[in-house]
Amino acid sequence: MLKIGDFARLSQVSVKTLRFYAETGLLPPAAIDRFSGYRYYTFEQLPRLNRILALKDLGLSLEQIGQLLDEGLSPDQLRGMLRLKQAELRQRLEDEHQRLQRVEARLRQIEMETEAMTDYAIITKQTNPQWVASVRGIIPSYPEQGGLWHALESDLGQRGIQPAGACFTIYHAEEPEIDAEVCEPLSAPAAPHGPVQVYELPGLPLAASVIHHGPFAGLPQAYEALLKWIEANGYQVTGACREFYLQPPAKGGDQHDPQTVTEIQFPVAKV
Amino acid sequence: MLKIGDFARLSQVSVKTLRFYAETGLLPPAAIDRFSGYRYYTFEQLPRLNRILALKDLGLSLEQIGQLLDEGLSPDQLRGMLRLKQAELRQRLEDEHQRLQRVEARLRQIEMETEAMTDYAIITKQTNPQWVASVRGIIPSYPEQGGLWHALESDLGQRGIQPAGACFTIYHAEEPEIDAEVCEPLSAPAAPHGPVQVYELPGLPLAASVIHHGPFAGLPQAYEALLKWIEANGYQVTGACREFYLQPPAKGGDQHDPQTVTEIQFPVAKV
DNA sequence: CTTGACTCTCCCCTTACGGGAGGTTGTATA
DNA sequence: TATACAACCTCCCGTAAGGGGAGAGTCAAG
Repeated sequence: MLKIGDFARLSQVSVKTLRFYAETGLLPPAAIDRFSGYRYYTFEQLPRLNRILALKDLGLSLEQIGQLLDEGLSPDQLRGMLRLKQAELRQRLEDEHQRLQRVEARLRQIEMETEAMTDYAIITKQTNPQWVASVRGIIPSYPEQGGLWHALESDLGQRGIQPAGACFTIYHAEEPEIDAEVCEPLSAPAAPHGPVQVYELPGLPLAASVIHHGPFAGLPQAYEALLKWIEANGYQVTGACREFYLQPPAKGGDQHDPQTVTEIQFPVAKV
Repeated sequence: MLKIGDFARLSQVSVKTLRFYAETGLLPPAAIDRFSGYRYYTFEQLPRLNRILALKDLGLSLEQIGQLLDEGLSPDQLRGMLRLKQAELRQRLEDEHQRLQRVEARLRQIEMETEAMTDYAIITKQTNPQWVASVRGIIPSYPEQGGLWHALESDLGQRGIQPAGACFTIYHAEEPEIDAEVCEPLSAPAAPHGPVQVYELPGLPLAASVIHHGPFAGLPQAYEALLKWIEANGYQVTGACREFYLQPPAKGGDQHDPQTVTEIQFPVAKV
């Protein structure tokens, strides 16, 4: 009979761990002194402990190990668990690999950094489909969307339809002409009417997004940072850009409101 | 001013998480209603939250992120943290890769399993150097170590030296003859005496180990399983095998005591 | 005024133990 | 045989990043 400390030295497992395994029933001591509470182990328990350590080393949880050991360690069940673990490990390897690539992309960006880009917080996200009312047309320059917005807003206003979130513009093309579609999200479908289309805009499975805080005049820098980030991180733009007016400029047409908040989203995919 | 639910929807972060970030000071709400306790957020807080998400995505802890964001996000400090993270991720990738290989080795073993090996619990461990008294010699067969043991024990007995653990044998060679060294661990150095050597036996940086439970007659199967395991897991034997008599057979020379417990260690290295 | 959707705080839960307080037991030595 | 001290016990708290839920208060619309 070995005391817990002896068994710990022998097996190179900490006393704390042995007590923990005793408590959870994973490795009950061979005997417990009824009066002192001392745990006593035997050499015969070493194989079980080693089995535990071996399975733990394969990445199984203590709960799984307990099941395996107590339910007869059927090779089938073990094989099942290991296959599962294998798939999980492959996934984890892939994830960690991508994470490492992101870290390295970021490091490269820091190295060749000139001035900006640190100020932008770029993330990828997924977006959900949503119903929108929109008006699409060719505009001569980016700031000159007023006509499209007026057509959309006045129609919705006349019909008493409330927008269900921040409005936005989709830029379908920039050359040779700017093909823009101004949108208002809706909480439910409505009927199209004149130039106003209504449809369910598909979500983006993966989008690179940046928040721009300040007047619209600063947007080009945000676009530049975002596109650089997309390239540096090994993504590719796969569709039309969306520009969300989360906090539009104050009324009165003031394009210089410093409180303006805009989000740019590019649908992307891994190259 | 956005309520927490609105902000959560906007940023695609759970309300729980936002509350947690508020509590830890990572992202304090722009305002908190003094009476209701309601948290209110603004669009201007989105960039900070996105920065948090971006850094979290690189694998930094919330504590590190908090430091970075509050201490000015100096590029130098960020670079340092990222380099650290890079090294850590590489290490983790390596570890996970090896773990995956262990899982796959185990799966292969299960597939081509005939009968045994499931019963053996094989692990790798590290062993510490220790002082030993030993007698080395050529023996005609494995069980015939009695002479060596007698020489060692009687000498130690005469000198009143107590062993400090389980005795063991080192097999330096098996062919053309069995070159065996029987050892008793000591708690302190002693003087050599006649055929008895005393020295500090080096530890093994990496050893594959198996516990055999039963009479010595079953040892060959344990050896076979261990050597198969070593090969299947991509290790190579790099030195002399050690056989520890953790629970020797009962006195009286009974070689068939079923309570016997023996550990076999092979020093190994990754191929 | 009511209803239902939101929000609040507070508490427990997750993994696999580690650290430490405070008290008991076992053993080796004087 | 007395005593010192190592070893052992139980109990409690902590980890990272929130998730789940109870019970109570708040807000907006009809």
